[in-house]
Amino acid sequence: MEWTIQELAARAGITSRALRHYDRVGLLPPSRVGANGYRYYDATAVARLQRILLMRRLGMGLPAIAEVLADEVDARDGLRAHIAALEEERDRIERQIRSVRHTLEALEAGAEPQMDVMLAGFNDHYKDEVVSRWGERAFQVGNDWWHGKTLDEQRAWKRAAEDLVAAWVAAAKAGISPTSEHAQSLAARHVRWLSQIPGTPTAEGDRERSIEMVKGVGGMFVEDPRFTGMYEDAAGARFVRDALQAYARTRM
Amino acid sequence: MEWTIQELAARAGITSRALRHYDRVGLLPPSRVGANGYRYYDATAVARLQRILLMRRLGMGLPAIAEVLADEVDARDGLRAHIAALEEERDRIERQIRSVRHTLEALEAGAEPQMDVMLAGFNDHYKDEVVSRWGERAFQVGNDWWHGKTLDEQRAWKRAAEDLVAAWVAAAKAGISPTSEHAQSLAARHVRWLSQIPGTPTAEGDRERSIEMVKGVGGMFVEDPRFTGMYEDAAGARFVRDALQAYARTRM
DNA sequence: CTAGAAGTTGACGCAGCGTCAAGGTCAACC
DNA sequence: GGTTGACCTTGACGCTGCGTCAACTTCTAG
Repeated sequence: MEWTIQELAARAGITSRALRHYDRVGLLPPSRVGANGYRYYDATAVARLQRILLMRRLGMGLPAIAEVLADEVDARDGLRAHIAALEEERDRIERQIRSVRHTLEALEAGAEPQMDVMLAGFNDHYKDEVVSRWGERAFQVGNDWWHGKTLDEQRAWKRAAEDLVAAWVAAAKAGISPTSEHAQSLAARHVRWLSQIPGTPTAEGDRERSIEMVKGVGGMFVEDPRFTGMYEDAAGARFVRDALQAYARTRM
Repeated sequence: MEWTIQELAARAGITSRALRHYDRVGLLPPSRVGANGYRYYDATAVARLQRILLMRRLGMGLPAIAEVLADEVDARDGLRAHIAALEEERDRIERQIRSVRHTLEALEAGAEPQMDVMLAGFNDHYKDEVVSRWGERAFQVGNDWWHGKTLDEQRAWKRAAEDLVAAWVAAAKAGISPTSEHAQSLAARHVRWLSQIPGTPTAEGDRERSIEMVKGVGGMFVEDPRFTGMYEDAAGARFVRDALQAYARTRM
């Protein structure tokens, strides 16, 4: 008994295209190919197709199925590995959902996307700094810390940041020197603010690298337009940078 | 202030290839393109990229992001839709996991893949018969019924089926006539067995179509090699078919 | 001036087929 | 024996979001 490609496809509830695909990838070659090029499938092929479709319905990929059918792996091991992969995927999605919910709640609580610019910069640009200089782990720690905060805590943190920014702006407008006592106290406050973040050198008591970080973060304000804008103008940003770098040089 | 593609890429933590991709799909065109073809990005582009990356990290697709940025949808609506999609995906995977676990348990309980041939045939081949003759709904009902059973119930059902097969084989070997009383009582038993499945005409008391079904199922045994093999040889399968069809003609 | 870094535009690859397109075969009917 | 219509074949593009060469031009620093 033999079936044409369409007959088998109809029987199996798939399309002939899929069968040709299985042929092409070597998963299910037809048992016979006519002189006209027609594919014919016999009972062996039907049985094999059944096993293929069983695993396909379970969501396994074609290469994984091929491995099982080649007896390189036991079917049970294949399924167990598949379950593990599925569970990991489910957990990943679960985390995604929580993350999106978090963001959505923040938005609905009135946080405009642009308001996040500071922390966005913190997460993006700062990430580059942190990652390239102190490694991915440091950033992970800081990132987890941030996402572990409640919305209220995040808002409080943001408030503190905004207050700090406002103080910087006022100082810059007042025309004082970046090395003046007031500017330096602001710098100290800025460093304390930064040091709250775990994973940073300051938080870990690494003095050498703390100095480096503060200098780097200072430079960030001038180079990055989002920060430049935040401090009113380029002059404001330069003021912050100079104050921070002076602080790092002389008082850390 | 302006950045080249690499500078922006480094800053954003992505590759220049991704930025070119965003350009190509119209998601983030560079703010300026030099006479040399170089792409340059300004602060506006940076801000847009930040929003893009924020949504990307949340797992949204590029078209969905484009919609939000085009202000065709509110960001909150976009996120809510995204959550819904994620939840659906998670539930789908959850069902997959249960399904695979079920299969795995069946395998570990000693059911060899090949031992499932009968029910596999029942699920596949029979599906064609059922679906093409009585519609997809009927098959769904039967399928749900099967997957709703516990492993023990499935084993019990399988045992009953195997006993029935064994009885058929013995009868066929004994050389009796398909219309003999014994063969007909087996046919009756076979029909009762089939009628346990909801969604089939027999279960629903549809006499006309029950007769048709029993005839069809009978033919199935001869045409399908998996069943032919199950009844020892082609002669055995023909015996079953003839007995069933005679039963359908004369006693239903 | 030259090397090297960085820019550009293709184009393939991945997963698993769906979906034309263009053309050969086969079974059946007139 | 010719026509029709159903079914077969091999290509090839499309989808998602870029990674990864490849081949070539342009900028930058010594």
